[in-house]
Amino acid sequence: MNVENTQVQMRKGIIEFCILHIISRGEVYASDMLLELTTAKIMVVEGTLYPLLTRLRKAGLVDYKWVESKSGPPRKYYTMTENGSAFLAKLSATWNDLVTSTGNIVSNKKAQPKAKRK
Amino acid sequence: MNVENTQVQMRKGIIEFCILHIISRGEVYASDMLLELTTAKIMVVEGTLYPLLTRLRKAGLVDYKWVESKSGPPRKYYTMTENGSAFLAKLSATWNDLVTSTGNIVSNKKAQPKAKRK
DNA sequence: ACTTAGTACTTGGCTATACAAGGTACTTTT
DNA sequence: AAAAGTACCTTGTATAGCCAAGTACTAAGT
Repeated sequence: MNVENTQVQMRKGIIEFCILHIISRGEVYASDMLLELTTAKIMVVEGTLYPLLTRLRKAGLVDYKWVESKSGPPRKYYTMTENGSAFLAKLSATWNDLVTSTGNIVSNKKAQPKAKRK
Repeated sequence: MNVENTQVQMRKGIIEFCILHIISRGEVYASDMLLELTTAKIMVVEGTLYPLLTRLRKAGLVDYKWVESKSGPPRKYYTMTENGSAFLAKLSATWNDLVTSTGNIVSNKKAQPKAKRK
């Protein structure tokens, strides 16, 4: 149990959330996503991104089309589907709750129990 | 790929972070933690918490002592070790970075690349 | 004394993600 | 042709959280 591993675990699911957000803003291909995530200091490697994109597509949350490139092999440009947008909305709510809840714990504000504490 | 599962994944690592925070505030036993996490709307079940506590103890991040209870079997009261405090400090930094970074992505502020983007 | 209910802790099997490392394929440059 | 650069893909490993079932101790009811 080391810090690095726990940091990896912390990012689980969040990467998926971030990817969906990036795709929701318009057509992008994998390297665009990697650049944005890296710039935002959320490190992601190819071996994580590609399988994730495949999962998202199989789940019908995103779609893609091949586009020729002037400087290399063709690229897969991804776009959101309607299901993907709905999915993302739910994840956004979850993420906000999680940040708020964790913030309460961290800031030592013991959330007041609504009901009686026996 | 459903919302529930992704929500579970999102919490990975964060639960460990929250537990360490709670223990860092003073002696607590498992049910105290469950109550606080549940109140903060971070759902955790026994089957998650107990193995986690065992991992933390084996890693030397927390310690515990048995305390008799007036209303049931004895309880394990947990406390932080020095290693645990250092570990928690690193996780806190990671968590803050992650929230900030994700916030940037979500709020659509495409982080400006420092270097040229061809 | 025996049973029931409540509390506390434990364990085994399952699933899913992230990562490392290696691989395939297309295009341009030398 | 060969090398370099770009883009996409696959396999194997480790780990965390969940579900479900189980163990054990205490107090209260019969």
